[in-house]
Amino acid sequence: MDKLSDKKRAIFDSTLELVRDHGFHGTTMNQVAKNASVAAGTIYHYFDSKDQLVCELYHYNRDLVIRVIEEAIEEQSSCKENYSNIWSSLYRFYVRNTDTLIFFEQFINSPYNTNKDHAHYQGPLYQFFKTGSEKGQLKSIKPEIAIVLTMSSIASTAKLNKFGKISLSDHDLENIVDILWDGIARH
Amino acid sequence: MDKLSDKKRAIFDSTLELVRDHGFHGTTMNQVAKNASVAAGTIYHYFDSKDQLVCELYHYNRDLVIRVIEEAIEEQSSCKENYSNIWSSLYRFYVRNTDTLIFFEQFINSPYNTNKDHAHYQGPLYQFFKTGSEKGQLKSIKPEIAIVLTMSSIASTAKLNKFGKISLSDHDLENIVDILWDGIARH
Amino acid sequence: MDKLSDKKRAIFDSTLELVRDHGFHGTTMNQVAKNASVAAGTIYHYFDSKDQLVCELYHYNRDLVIRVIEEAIEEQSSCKENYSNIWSSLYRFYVRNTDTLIFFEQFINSPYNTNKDHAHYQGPLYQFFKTGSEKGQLKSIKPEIAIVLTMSSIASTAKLNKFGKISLSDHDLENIVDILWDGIARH
Amino acid sequence: MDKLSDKKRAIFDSTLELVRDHGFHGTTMNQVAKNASVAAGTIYHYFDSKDQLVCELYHYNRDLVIRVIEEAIEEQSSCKENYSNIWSSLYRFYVRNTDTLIFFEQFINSPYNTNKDHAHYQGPLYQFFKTGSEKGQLKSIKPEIAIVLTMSSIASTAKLNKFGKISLSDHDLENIVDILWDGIARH
DNA sequence: GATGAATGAGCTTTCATTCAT
DNA sequence: AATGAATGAAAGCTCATTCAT
Repeated sequence: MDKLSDKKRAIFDSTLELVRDHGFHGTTMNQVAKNASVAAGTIYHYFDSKDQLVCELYHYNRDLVIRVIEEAIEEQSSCKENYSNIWSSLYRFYVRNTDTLIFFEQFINSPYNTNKDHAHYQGPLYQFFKTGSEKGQLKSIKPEIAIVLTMSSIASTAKLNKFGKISLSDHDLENIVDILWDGIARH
Repeated sequence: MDKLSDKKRAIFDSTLELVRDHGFHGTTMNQVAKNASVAAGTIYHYFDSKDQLVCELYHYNRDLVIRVIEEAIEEQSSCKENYSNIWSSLYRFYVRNTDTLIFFEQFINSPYNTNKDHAHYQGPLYQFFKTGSEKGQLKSIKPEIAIVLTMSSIASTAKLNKFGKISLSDHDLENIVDILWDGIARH
Repeated sequence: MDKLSDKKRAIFDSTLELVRDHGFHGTTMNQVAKNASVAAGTIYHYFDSKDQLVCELYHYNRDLVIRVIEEAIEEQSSCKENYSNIWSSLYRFYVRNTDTLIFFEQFINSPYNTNKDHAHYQGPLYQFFKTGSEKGQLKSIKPEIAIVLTMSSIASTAKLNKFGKISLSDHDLENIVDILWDGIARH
Repeated sequence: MDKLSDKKRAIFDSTLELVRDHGFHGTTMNQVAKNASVAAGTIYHYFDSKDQLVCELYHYNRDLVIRVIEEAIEEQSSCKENYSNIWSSLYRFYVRNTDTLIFFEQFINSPYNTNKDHAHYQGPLYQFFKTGSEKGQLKSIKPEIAIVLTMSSIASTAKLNKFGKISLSDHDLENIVDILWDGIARH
């Protein structure tokens, strides 16, 4: 993961915030600049275009998510503990960084995402499910399916918690993880 | 459900297609007009603005989805049969109408969706889970959670099938429904 | 030669005037629009870009010049009469349309003129010199050289008349034509 | 003629090259800087502005041309020999320094050239034609006309040689000089 | 109702110029 | 003297919307 210069970080933060509130289209470069306390032209020292800024921002955040997953997995823990840990780490990350989540979902379904990069960013997850499956601890479902079910449940639960009228207790969350684990794990 | 005039339907179809390919931002009113074989001004006889067109298009498709769910539920069927039927009906609908799915996901995470309408459109689903829970056939999880897990699994599986490198067999799909049902149902 | 729509003509006239006074760079699309009494966007209904506007304007004026030359040549006139007539017709055209002349010289030496189109536009001139040479009325110099000497003398004399401190009498002009004719013609 | 500092010369060379390839408009100060291997700010130690850089570059090259003319004239040579020598010296200079020629033609017809400096830079030429006329060796045409015909023939022939499809032999060039000399000289 | 040329506010982007280092 | 990141006014261009036909 690259170290970001102060200016680049300010531009990233500014963009994420504005895209969350106004969408890609509704976010102008002047707004990004003002919100980042730089001149409009300065953005173009760091990024070739608005499109490139958005794409780099995506990759930067995608890498953050991958790191969250990597740090949630521990060699000595059991499979179930790891799964539970991945789920809740990422859930907490998304609840804390809802703007990242909203940005992701906008990006993934937008024409920016030319090569339909939604299955790629789960590198460590893929390993986790594949290994678990080979060790006989998981049902023999395709890792892609396990990934997709896990990731979409995390995202939609985080959004439910943030924007839904109801609030989710720790018990609710454990429930969800159990539902998924029961479904995925070999009994 | 309203009957659509020919022109309105043409504009809807045109918009859906273009938004799928180019996103909200990349879709101009002139493109919509040309693609629908009408004049630019004509669109404004049917819709007040681009925003209204997009919102009406959302509501129209949301109603289609609700109808799909309603038609999947049958009084005389078992709870599990109904769940399975809802899941696969909607899955098939999304696979057949991927542009609708992409449009949904873009809309839901966009500033168009001012009142964060993502839990609303599942009216009949809510009833289904509430009733099932009251009848003791489902675990006592909040219906909102069940809804969200179900809907997000359908959407992400449909996208996996459409854009992922792997293809999903009927067996895979049954597997997924079983995973969810096992998690949701009281044993 | 195409018939120009009123709007296109207004935009052409406006551009020619502004480029004469401020150069390509110094002429903004907003100026062109205002000067032509149209909205900025309107220009883009008729031309794809500023570059295309400039190129079309060049071709339009080049065609005008070719027509001037064509109309100056008469079957029944002598070679010398025709030459004299070409020279003075074009000279008068450039004196009357100095903005066209300035525009030409700017265009020809600019990167707009990608294929170095300065020898092409003299179609009828080329025929004139080639025929004259074959009929033995002209010295056996390459037609390209005759063209270049003729055209550059016209342009520089028109500019001398317009911008120089001195004024040119009819006698001066006849003198110049004679100089050239004596040089070109077989004695 | 000023001695140029190394930096100034590098900036001049860089500018001439870039203007030849991209025009005034297409040449940015950052390009000039990079191409001259100096920092953008450095240019502003030597020139007040882009305009001033361009104008100084013009004057520098104009002086070069004047020197070429001065060196072509020799007291003891005949009038015709001197004329022929001026023509071919300048012709060779322009063929060798086409970027200077292109720069000139762009400059002269641009708004940079505020006082329409195209008759000025021929100081020694003016003397040459005036003297020749007074000595009775030239026809009594205005020196300005002789200048303009001579200069424009040189420039357009050099461009014909450089960009035209045809190549000019020494014989062709002598032909051209003869044409002009015959026209100008008293017989 | 239907048209599509015209509008002009506002967008992304450029680039001559500055100034702290 | 020399640097080059930063500036911000202004450029070219877009596009939702209007309106005379």
